[in-house]
Amino acid sequence: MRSHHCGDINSSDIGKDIEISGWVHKRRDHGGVIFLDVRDLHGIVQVVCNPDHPNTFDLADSCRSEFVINIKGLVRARIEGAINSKMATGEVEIEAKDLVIFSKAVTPKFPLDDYQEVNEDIRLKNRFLDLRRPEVSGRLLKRSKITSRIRSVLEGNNFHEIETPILTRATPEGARDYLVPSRVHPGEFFALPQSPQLFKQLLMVGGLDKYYQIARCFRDEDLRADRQPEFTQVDIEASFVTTEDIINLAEQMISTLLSEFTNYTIGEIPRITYKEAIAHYGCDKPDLRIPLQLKDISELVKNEEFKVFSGPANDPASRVVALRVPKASGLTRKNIDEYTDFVGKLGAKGLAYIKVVALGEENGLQSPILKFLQQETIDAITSGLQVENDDIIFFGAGNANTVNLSMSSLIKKLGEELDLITCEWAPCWIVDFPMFERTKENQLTSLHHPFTLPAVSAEELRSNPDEALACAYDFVLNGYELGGGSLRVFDPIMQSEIFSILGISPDEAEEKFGFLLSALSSGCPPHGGIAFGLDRIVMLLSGTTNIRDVIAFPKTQSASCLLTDAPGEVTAEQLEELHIKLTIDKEDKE
RNA sequence: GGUCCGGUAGUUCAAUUUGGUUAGAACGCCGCCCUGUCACGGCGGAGGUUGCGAGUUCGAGUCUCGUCCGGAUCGCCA
Repeated sequence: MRSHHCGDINSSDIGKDIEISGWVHKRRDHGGVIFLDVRDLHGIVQVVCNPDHPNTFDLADSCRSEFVINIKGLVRARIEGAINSKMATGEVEIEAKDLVIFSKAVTPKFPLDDYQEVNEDIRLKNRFLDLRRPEVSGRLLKRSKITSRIRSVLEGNNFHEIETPILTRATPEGARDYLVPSRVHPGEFFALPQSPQLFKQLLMVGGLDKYYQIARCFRDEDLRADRQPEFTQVDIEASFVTTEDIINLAEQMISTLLSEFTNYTIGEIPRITYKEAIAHYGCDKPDLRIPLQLKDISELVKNEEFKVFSGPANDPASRVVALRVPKASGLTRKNIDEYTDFVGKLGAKGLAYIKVVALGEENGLQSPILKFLQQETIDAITSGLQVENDDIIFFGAGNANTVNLSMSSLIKKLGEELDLITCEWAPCWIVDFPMFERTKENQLTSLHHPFTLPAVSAEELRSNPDEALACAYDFVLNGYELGGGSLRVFDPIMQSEIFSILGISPDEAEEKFGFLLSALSSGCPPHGGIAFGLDRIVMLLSGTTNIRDVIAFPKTQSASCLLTDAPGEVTAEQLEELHIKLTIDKEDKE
């Protein structure tokens, strides 16, 4: 149905009889001549229809936007003065000899040109139209190329792509599962995988040595700009490997992508311990493009009268930090009030600040809190931060989690709003994660997952679980967690110990993870791996800030599909067959 | 579950601050004209339950409450 793609036709085709198929992008009717811009995935070309071919001319007259047509005609050079330098195919045009309308189209629900932004919900409702826009299709094509390149790097390292089940069983820890009722097992449910974690470990026990998969994962949790209920992981696992082996492989993959899809050549990637990351950035996914760091000043303000600082400084669950922002003293009272509101919404009680106007001079510092602090404390803070004139210092004091959240968010906000971003790409590894963290109920829970190899012995783990580190690592790029992994437990005794520390009884461990313990007992190689979020990788390499842009049919923030209107109700017969009785009825829902 | 932003013609927006005549514009759409345009042009025309529901008021797109939808974010996401 075609000899050429629309966007590929150029001067070298002049004089050829060709055939193209595509969509009517624009129609310009001049009465005696009709121009049709015909578009396919590869671009747009101008077709000229004139009354020399009466049938064709009449059909062209009836064409409207988004009609799907076929043109047979002659490529010719455009006449003098009619060359369009803005168009890739602007030097040529097609003189239409035959025109076939394959498919008529109603007026599009929104314009498909680049001259008007269209709201996302309308685009999602009509995604099949949205996909015709080069901006959208281009990102999906890029995704395809990225995926292909990832495969080639992994294949080049002797990794094998192996599929794992989508229908599997629910796991007690982790995210909320998507459940699928079993018809043949009344009252029982499959769960969709949150990740292929256990299966890839079992592949290692099975001796498959090096595995990868472009794996769809499902988590029934609330959505964010970078979180969809179903998403894609580049899932990797290998046997007889150290942390260095995995990190080297991951760096090879990432540097390949960055060099091929951006002009960035990756250098030494810094490694930051989890502890340092929290201390300096307040989070475990710092955006290193922003040159701002927190400095702990708890020791300096411990003995101050100022309770806002000294209170948290003397509480082990709290911290007091200072954030020096260079050359920011131009911030107005209104600006600072806005930042105070911003951190307030994240739980901070306030946002103390000092403006550095003229260091070392009388009244050289401006701040409402100066009168509460001893001069030597102020001097220690300013010299410790190496402040200069025109800097501003922000302070965070209170519960450590609140300070970390509010101040790390403030760093990211200041970085964007004050244009402090120093470079385009800033990767890093976060290493030495703790094995466990405490829930609000003070229960121990895995920071990574329960199969992570501890960096300590089983005895040390039990005696001091709060301090135990894990053989786990996260890859962070520009403030996004792109990937994370670990070495895995390969000793059934250690694995049982971890379940026990997590409060999973031996009976429950046997019921839920018996197959894993049995596998670990049957000759398990030391192994480890990593998983990258493919959607986020493509998002960053596409220069966008939400993963809906790189997914063909994404879901909205309320986890529904505006195109298909999923999820939807099912018939009573379907429910009965699945032995399911609803506890709500339609009236309740509405 | 919480906080914040938004919802007006097919689309993108204005009118909301300070409630007041018939809710405007651009693009798109329809008709007529036009043989060199390319975001073609000219003339004419159609198109609105201001998301939905209450309330306040002589009067609501505008104020209040509720609700639905979309987005950002906290909680949540081993």
